[in-house]
Amino acid sequence: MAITTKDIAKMANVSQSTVSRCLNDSPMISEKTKKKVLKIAQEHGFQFNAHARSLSANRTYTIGVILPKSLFGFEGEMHFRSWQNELIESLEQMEFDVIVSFFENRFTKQNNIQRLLAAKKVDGFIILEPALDDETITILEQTDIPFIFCKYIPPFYKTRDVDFVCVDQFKGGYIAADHLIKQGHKRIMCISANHIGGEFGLRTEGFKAALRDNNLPYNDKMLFYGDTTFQSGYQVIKDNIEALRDITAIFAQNDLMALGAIQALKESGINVPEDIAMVGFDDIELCTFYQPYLTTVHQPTKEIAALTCKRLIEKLNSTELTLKQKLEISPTLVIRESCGINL
Amino acid sequence: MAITTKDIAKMANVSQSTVSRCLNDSPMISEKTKKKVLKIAQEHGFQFNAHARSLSANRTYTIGVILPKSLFGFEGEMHFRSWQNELIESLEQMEFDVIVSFFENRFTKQNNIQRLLAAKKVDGFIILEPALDDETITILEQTDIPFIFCKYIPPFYKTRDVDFVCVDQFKGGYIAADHLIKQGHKRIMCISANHIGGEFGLRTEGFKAALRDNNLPYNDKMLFYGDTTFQSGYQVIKDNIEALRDITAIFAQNDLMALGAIQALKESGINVPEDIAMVGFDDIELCTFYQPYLTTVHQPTKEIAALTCKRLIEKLNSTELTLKQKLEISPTLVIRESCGINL
DNA sequence: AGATTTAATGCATACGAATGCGTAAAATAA
DNA sequence: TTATTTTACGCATTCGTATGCATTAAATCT
Repeated sequence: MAITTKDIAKMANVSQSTVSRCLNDSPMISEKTKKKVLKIAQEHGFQFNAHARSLSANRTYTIGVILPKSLFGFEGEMHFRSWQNELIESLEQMEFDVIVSFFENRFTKQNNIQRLLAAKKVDGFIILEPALDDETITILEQTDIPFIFCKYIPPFYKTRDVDFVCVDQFKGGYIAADHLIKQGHKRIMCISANHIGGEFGLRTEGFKAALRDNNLPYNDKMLFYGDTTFQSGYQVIKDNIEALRDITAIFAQNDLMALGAIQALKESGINVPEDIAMVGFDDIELCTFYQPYLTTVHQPTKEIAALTCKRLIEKLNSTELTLKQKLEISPTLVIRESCGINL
Repeated sequence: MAITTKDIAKMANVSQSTVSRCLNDSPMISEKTKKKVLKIAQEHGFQFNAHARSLSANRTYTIGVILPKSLFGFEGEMHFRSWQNELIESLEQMEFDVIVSFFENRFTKQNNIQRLLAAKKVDGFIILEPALDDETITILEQTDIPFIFCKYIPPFYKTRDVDFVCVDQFKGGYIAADHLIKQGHKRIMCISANHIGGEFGLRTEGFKAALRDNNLPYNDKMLFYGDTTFQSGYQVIKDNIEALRDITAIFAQNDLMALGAIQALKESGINVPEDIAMVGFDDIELCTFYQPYLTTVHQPTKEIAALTCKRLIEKLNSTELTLKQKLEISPTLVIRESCGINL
């Protein structure tokens, strides 16, 4: 059996409550006793029994991370682990554990958020799932458990008021387009995606804004849609090869579609960057495998994860942090070969 | 406040113990009471307080999954999520939650396995981390908490006796080589990797065995080493271009190295499969992006994950399952283009 | 019917830590 | 020195569930 506060109390000749207070660094304990108790605890490798603690203090020191059931293409899969890693690391640094779970149990059809909530297994939620439904949000809001969206912009972000931190997608679209424009491109194709989250729409908005700010015209004929996969990027080009006549550059709203598009162009004898410039979005590792190495928009995963955790824990500790907050981090452009070499 | 067994007891006019027994489906309760209590519980959306339950019953219904600190190249990252998903799904099906954690806290330098163990936060461990040290294994063995290795073969698998389930790496190497041999190839290059886990060594053994069984000679000059990355596969070819004279086929022990190798070959004017046949290992999605589509060895992730969980829960439930078990699942060959088309 | 076994339920306590409240000891003030 | 405040600790209870044991009610046997 593991050692308990009661055991330590006996050894230190104090009461169990005193031990508890020492270990929690209560100010009402003398330095002498504190030192004595802490020493004994250390020597015996004492660890709190998490459940006794949670039961009594109503805090679990664990955070629920809600994962997407399915990811949206290869790109999601590839980034997924770094997102998760950063979240875990940030939370572990703050001495929290993380329970990962899908939004619902595929077998029992139970809502895992509700279940974890009712069972009191977590102190709060980080939601990496863009497809969360309105009802679950409502449930979360009705309890006072803190939760925050990370990375994915919830589809209802315009109408609902929730905490979230993500990259500034608008700005990402803007800097991608701006880079192309600054290189002299005037007729740019944009490959977006219909998607549950709001990010692709925002990238498109950023793209449009950059055109506008540079006095370039925009019309919907410049806008094409894939489904985020390599194949869809490939297919968009194949299906619209004649539309390419007027175009000197392409902004593909994720790297996979960009790479698929490059491949399709290559098969049609069109070279990147010589004939057409290309910029992607995400900065996946694959960008550095096949030439031309892709110029793309990089998302600062680590910072976003850290900020998400920081904010969540803040909400956890101060009961009166009810104001919602939208935190957007600026992405950066990483310039490689696919727009030509000129700095 | 959430509803408790005591509340239900009051409503049903029975004692709290009776409620507890009903909800746990104890055989010593009459059907009538059971039905009555269950109905009330259902109507009020009762959920056990996990901590009270764990404290009292000494069971947490949560499993710790130990993740690798770093993954080994892109390939690991790509597969990672499907492994994790399958594990979570399997465990949720059995009504277990999962706490994910690294082997050690990067900041406090605490051993997370020991910590979770001492805090009683988990009932058992699934270890996806190949780099676990001997000391931690010893600690785990000394407690009676069940644990099992999944996917990665621990480096000490030859000397230590632990439960694990993974793909039959030997067989994977064997079927890859056998496929090439059956197509008439006699001089085959093998690109392996020096790696912390045991899998690459086993793939090499399988490769050798296939040669032997087909009365083909083997010598160490056929064996080359990358580090599992695309770049390393590329580099192996670049550095040994003259060795290719004698060769008609290559077995690269993972897809990334295979694709890197194909790229390097292409740059030297050597085409796959026309000039050289290639077979990889892993079946990552990237295999279907660029031609030639890679023939490769597929690992049955879902089955392995499911078996891992099943076995762990079995160990959890029967205290006398002390015999260690090594469970190896056969991989399958998925034939695409990189070995030529002939069936 | 009376005795005995069996089934169904309640009582009381344990699990381990947190915490409000009371109190003794120490420090300060009068 | 005595009165008063402050500091440091202990006592007792609580959190919600599980479970051994006692008890009552029902069923079976003689």
